[in-house]
Amino acid sequence: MEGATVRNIAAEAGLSLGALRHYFSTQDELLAYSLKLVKERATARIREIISLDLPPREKFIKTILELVPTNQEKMAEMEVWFAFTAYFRHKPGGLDAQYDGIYPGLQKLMDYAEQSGLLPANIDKEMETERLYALVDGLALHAYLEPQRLDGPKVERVLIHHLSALMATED
Amino acid sequence: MEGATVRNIAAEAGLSLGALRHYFSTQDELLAYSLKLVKERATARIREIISLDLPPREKFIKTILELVPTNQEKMAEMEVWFAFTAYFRHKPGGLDAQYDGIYPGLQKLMDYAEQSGLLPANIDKEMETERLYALVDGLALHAYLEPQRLDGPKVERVLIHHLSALMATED
DNA sequence: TCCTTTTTAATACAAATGTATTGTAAAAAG
DNA sequence: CTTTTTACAATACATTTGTATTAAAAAGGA
Repeated sequence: MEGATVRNIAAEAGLSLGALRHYFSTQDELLAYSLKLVKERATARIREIISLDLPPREKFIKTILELVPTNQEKMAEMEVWFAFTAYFRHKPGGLDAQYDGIYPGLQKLMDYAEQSGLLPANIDKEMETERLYALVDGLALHAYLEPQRLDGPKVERVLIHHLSALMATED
Repeated sequence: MEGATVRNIAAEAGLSLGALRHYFSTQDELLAYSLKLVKERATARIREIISLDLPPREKFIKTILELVPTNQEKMAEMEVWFAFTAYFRHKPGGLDAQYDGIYPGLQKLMDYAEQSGLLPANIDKEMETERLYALVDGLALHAYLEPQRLDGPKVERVLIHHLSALMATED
């Protein structure tokens, strides 16, 4: 957040301090708005995939792959999420930046997978949701922090491997 | 990092600005040192577990459980790690705060598990290491950001579930 | 005891930064 | 056309913050 000063942002936008202040009366307002923008953009992308007419298995996998930063755009979003979450974490304003809505989304997705017959009957759905959620965010974190070790294709391979194992569980 | 000013830290330590500066001539030096402290403390804890005389399976599981914030102490360390990683990420100094050494550690641990006969012969070890690593850090992240939803015992259950599945893989 | 080194304190300085104030131009409304 | 609202700009202000300077006190060794 070092460079996210009001002046820098105004300059980048080609505005004066006063002009920017006309729209955002405080810095946190501005930052919160930009985080909201990122969230909306990501949500729109995912909704797009869900709306496609695909076989359930493909739709399930594609949707989850969309949650992980495998290209420049998602990498930038990850950067914003990471920095802003750390920034807003200790603000008294109660800005719950941590709640990005991914968990409830994954719950729905798991319901969809189950109803589509993709999941074995005897799995512990709550646990598998939690596990998948952790795996997704863990991969996202590592792809962001160590891109040289964990590139896009590798992230995909690990994720697909996990999903295959999940859909093939037998015990 | 909002409150981690030189003055705050000096006051908390009962020192004057000059006194603190006698030991750390710059703020980043001070922050880097405190991050190093946290890292060393965590490393020591893990080394302690590894040195114990336990059955391989127990040692394997206990070591991995130690990587995840299930108590106040580890939660505080997680907080430091998160804040500092975000802080140092965009510093020109090339302070690689992201590299915490957990991945190589997990590699060794997987080697140990394999040599102890805990792992099926046909697994893709590199992929399983990556998967476990992501799961561990994902759970850590979620336990930190959403402690009300994901408490210590639940983290343990998910992790143990994963490790059981890993050690029982059949395909 | 004297001298050197280490440690601590007080103060100063310059730069950055969030926010407020005031004024002006453009646009919209009547 | 007049007036009112919106958009933008310039400048000012108060604070915070990292770092520097200078000097005094404490500690340790000869």
